[in-house]
Amino acid sequence: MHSVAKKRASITDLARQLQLSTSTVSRALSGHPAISEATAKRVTMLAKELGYRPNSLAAGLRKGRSNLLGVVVPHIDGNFFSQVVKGIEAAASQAGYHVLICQSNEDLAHERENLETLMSAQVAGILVSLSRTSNEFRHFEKVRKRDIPLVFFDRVLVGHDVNAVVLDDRAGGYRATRHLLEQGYRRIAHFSGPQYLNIYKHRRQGYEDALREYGLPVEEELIVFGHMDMPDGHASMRQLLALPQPPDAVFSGSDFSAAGALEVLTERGLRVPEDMGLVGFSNEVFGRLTLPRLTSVDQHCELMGRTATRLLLELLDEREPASAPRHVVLQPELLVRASSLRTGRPEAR
Amino acid sequence: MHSVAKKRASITDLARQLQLSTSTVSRALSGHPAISEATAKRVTMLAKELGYRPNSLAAGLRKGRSNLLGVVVPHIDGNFFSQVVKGIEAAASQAGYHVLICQSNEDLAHERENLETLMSAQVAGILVSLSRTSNEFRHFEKVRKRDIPLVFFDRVLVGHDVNAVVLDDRAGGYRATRHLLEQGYRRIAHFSGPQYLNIYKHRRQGYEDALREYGLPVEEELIVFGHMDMPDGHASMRQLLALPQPPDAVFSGSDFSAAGALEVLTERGLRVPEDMGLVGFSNEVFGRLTLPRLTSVDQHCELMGRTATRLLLELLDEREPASAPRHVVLQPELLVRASSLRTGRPEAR
DNA sequence: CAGCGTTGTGCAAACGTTTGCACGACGGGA
DNA sequence: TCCCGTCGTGCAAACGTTTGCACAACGCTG
Repeated sequence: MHSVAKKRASITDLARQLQLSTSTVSRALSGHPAISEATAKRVTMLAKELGYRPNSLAAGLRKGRSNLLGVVVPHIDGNFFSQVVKGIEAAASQAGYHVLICQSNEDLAHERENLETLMSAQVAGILVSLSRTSNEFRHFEKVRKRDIPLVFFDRVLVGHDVNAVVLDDRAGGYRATRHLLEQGYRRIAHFSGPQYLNIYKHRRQGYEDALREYGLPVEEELIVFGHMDMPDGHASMRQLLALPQPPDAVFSGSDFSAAGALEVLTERGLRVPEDMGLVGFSNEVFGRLTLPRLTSVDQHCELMGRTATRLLLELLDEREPASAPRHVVLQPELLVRASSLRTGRPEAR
Repeated sequence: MHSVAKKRASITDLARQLQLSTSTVSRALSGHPAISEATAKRVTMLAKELGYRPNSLAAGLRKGRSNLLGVVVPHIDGNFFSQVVKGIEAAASQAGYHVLICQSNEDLAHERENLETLMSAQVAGILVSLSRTSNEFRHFEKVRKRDIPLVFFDRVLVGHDVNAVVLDDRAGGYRATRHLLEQGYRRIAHFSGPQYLNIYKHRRQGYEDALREYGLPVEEELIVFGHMDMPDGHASMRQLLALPQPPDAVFSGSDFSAAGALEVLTERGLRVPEDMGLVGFSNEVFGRLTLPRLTSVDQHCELMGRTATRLLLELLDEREPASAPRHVVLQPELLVRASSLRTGRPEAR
């Protein structure tokens, strides 16, 4: 027995051994109705015996489209995206698709390149969450031109009507802020990010909705824009504390900046939630481990991944080139924890 | 201008427009030396102009191997694997490869299936981190038979000599434990996982090494086996506290079980690090946010991903079928934080 | 001027599928 | 008996590359 690399059995091998044509074998394996049950059984039996596996490269080449789904995310680490990707992979592999992952590193040029390479890999469809610096849409036109279904998730360029699965961030922002109001906080600040990204814009709008509902003014000095990581949270919190009239609560558009804020507060001996209420966004794992535990808005990340994938698969099935863009909006969930509970009661509802 | 899906320019299109043969064009694009500089330039110019991108399916089919790297991980979410995958993707795409991701969901059967589908996608090589339930090796023999380079990372089946990039877990366990000893803790417990996985076995060995070095006995009742998540940490900690003579410190083989332990301790009013020292493993993000912050062992996850990928790429380059398995061992780094600092001094070294 | 090596290019086959079309066999109705 | 429809199968082309081999043109050496 030589240890020469064994060629994997091909459809031609099956055909030869069974005295059939490759066409028949191919059809038998894909369940074509015009094949007699007898032959179908013979084929599948032998296929199993020889451990036959279709060569998806060949199939893809012939069909002009592979069984690959392309995914472009700003980065794979971190709670949110890794969970979304988990959902994507699960849904895709369930449907017999593979997932090709690219990171844009929050960089527009990278994102462009990602799309190119995905197209040259002949992916059947593409899932994208925009990089934070992606403020234009041109690079997606090429994808459209080639009729490759495209689904955005979470981060979408505002004002573009595309297939998308997003969170109802406005509702998220609204609920978070209303919760703080119900807890008696009245001077509520907000951390927000780039406004060309739907997520930050909508969270802010929800925040403002809630304030207005309570007849409170939206004060410019209370809204701090940044890029929403921990150091940014430090900076933003310090800025707020330096105000002549500092806030009594913060609704942060990200758990990370909320965590940063919390560090500054702890450092200065301010008590949370007594002196300052705090609500984050994303329900990161660490939120249940901080002291106090951090109230946050859960985004159902994995569900978002699954949903986006399912939408993409639907689009792949209908071969109608361009139907009207479809939207799915997922509802966020406010998880109340200690960092915002001043009354002791979970909710004043 | 009709919006019919535009066919992407192929090598044949280039050939026709330039009055050349496809062979010449192909060679020109891949930098073959036998092509005159003049033609090479003509080809690349037109290629750029038409936005030509090679069809990697066709190339893969012809060459019998794609530009895809398969990755099998237990799951993509969570800090460790998502960071490793980040490293893998970065290194792979830098070398012109794509990354195909599969999750085994910590399940042997899934893992088997993952390998099959990766092979039918004609991946050039495979990176694997074993599922927690993978206690056998048979499914990898098929991969070997087909001469597909295989590199394991982090989790390897003990006693199998394979290409692997792992952490020096024994050193990690040793340093963590010695640090606790230096801080004056003398009755140190340990949380460990399945012993057929290198990581848990080696961390435990390192733990025992350190104890022996200090002339302390390795006590069976102080080593708790579990599967290392937060609930498991709760259970294990309770079990230890119920001992007639509870420990004064715990070195946990995972940050998650350490976090679980911390919760139990806080609940019972025990102070960390005064009453109980605590060290975790993996340097999860939340470790810097717990109270007290959790001392942990950093694994350089992203570096591990990069290294494993680079090793795989090397194996791909040498077409020698089977050289001796190569090992890379990365050094862990102990990050001392408050949860283990009883003396106030960072290290008694 | 014959012979030879070098240089640049083209021919054609191959990779493993899928699929439109054709074809043979068979059975039933007129 | 003839014709037609149905059913199951096969032929052959196509997908876009890569690559071994052949070959033409050219300049050089002897």
